[in-house]
Amino acid sequence: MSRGKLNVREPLLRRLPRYYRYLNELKNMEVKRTSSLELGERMGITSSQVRQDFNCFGGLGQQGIGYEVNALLGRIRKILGLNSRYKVIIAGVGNIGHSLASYSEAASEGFDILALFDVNPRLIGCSVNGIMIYDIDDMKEFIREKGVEIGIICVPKDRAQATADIMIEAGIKGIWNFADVDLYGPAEVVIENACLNDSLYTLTCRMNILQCF
Amino acid sequence: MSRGKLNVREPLLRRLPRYYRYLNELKNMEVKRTSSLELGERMGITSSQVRQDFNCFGGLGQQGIGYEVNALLGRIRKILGLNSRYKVIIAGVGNIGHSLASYSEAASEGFDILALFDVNPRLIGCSVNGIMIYDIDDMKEFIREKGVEIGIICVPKDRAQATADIMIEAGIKGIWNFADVDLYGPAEVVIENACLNDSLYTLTCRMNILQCF
DNA sequence: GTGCAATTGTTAAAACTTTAACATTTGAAT
DNA sequence: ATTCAAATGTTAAAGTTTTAACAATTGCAC
Ligand SMILES: NC(=O)c1ccc[n+]([C@@H]2O[C@H](COP(=O)([O-])OP(=O)(O)OC[C@H]3O[C@@H](n4cnc5c(N)ncnc54)[C@H](O)[C@@H]3O)[C@@H](O)[C@H]2O)c1
Ligand SMILES: NC(=O)c1ccc[n+]([C@@H]2O[C@H](COP(=O)([O-])OP(=O)(O)OC[C@H]3O[C@@H](n4cnc5c(N)ncnc54)[C@H](O)[C@@H]3O)[C@@H](O)[C@H]2O)c1
Repeated sequence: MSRGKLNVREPLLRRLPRYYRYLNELKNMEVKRTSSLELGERMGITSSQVRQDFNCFGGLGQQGIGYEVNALLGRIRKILGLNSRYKVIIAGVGNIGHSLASYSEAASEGFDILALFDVNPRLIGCSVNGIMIYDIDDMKEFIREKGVEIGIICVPKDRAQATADIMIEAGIKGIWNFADVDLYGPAEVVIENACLNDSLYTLTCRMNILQCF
Repeated sequence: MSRGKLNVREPLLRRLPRYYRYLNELKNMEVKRTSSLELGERMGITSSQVRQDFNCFGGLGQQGIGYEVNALLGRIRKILGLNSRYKVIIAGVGNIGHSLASYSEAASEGFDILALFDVNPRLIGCSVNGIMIYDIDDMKEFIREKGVEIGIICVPKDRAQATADIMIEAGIKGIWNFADVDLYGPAEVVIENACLNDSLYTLTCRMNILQCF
């Protein structure tokens, strides 16, 4: 299942944000240059894998020398799509929605949260972190008018697919879903399910298996 | 039969919580019996994979018939470690910590959040969702005394590893980490990094690659 | 300049995961 | 009772991902 000219397969896609984090760390330590060996050791993966991964994007390093931290970081930023800014909205201003809206680093990372939406009349008209909460019925038009690219879903799980459908009809490009259910949409809309419970159950599963030894 | 040699590899481990969700859905629809074909179609995977997966745990189905939803669900609950109750604490009561503490379904899923911890003196002494916030300096003793099994880390990322180290010294069994950094510990402590940013960047990466067509 | 150590890019092998194939089991219809 | 369709368990093949190996390139010491 090819995803275009960049050949980013699933396992690499999951490693990319980690590369980004570790390279940022090196940058903050003012390290100018690194090697597949050093990076791999820090990240707990083989140097072979690091080289193989970076090679998917063409010659990012220099033989005999290594990789320039800044240049590599820039390239990966771009591949991750972090050189663009994104117009974002959040549907559902409960626990999770409120928390994400309050995350003040979002803007500095390129994510402009333009508005929040909810059904609860007590919330409509209020604001969180300076961002207004509107009636969910106005979401579709808002997405269309403002050209919103990313929708974050924080509604109860039985309302999640319906909320996603509205976003998709309005022309959203990507959906970040926190409801405890898989969402589906047409191929041109990217959907990332961030099921928190799945992650927690993975933890308890491993805790249980370890006890068997 | 004991679970002594459960052979749960990474990809299967990531699918298990999904099986759990979809089986729960079937149960709620009062479906008594299902097949690898039906389950696979719902989940978007092949029936072969479903059978192969379930076979890791021994004969969960019956040839010619299929799988009993309830029995299968029970078995997967157990494998995921969801038949036990867990004593849980949260370190860092900011946006995310507050949100998780307020998630009222946690207890019904078997996770008893006993206490919250923070450095902020304004927070210490307050409570969230009926759960007290204590001084982070008291966390170590609390874990020891109460036999806390799971620690959730919601502190800023530059304090995350130090916080994890304290939990580990106190004898915690598992750590669920929301700070935007990988945490490390000894092999007998299970650590699940739930880096939200990684998930978001995966989304933007796919949005960008799709545009290449 | 030459030789050497460091390190990438690239190819090949190994390991792992998924899919396909099929023999076997079951229950129901006749 | 026999046959058939449905469905699992299991084995084999195909596909994917990771690791290992090594030739090529670079900078540095002498
Ligand atoms: N909070 C957590 O710690 C946590 C953990 C795991 C999973 N989740 C999942 O995240 C999702 C949200 O959880 P939460 O704790 O924030 O829930 P919540 O109940 O606190 O918030 C849900 C919000 O959505 C609003 N809402 C309901 N229907 C809506 C609709 N049709 N359109 C717009 N808004 C609507 C509600 O008014 C409410 O404000 C749930 O699916 C939950 O299963 C949450
Ligand atoms: N909130 C989000 O939407 C979001 C999104 C992505 C990543 N994150 C990550 O999650 C983590 C927490 O984010 P947040 O938004 O909840 O932060 P926050 O600043 O709202 O909360 C952090 C809390 O930790 C407390 N704290 C600080 N040092 C502590 C220590 N040593 N011991 C105990 N408590 C301490 C602070 O007093 C504060 O209450 C961060 O690492 C952040 O990068 C958050």
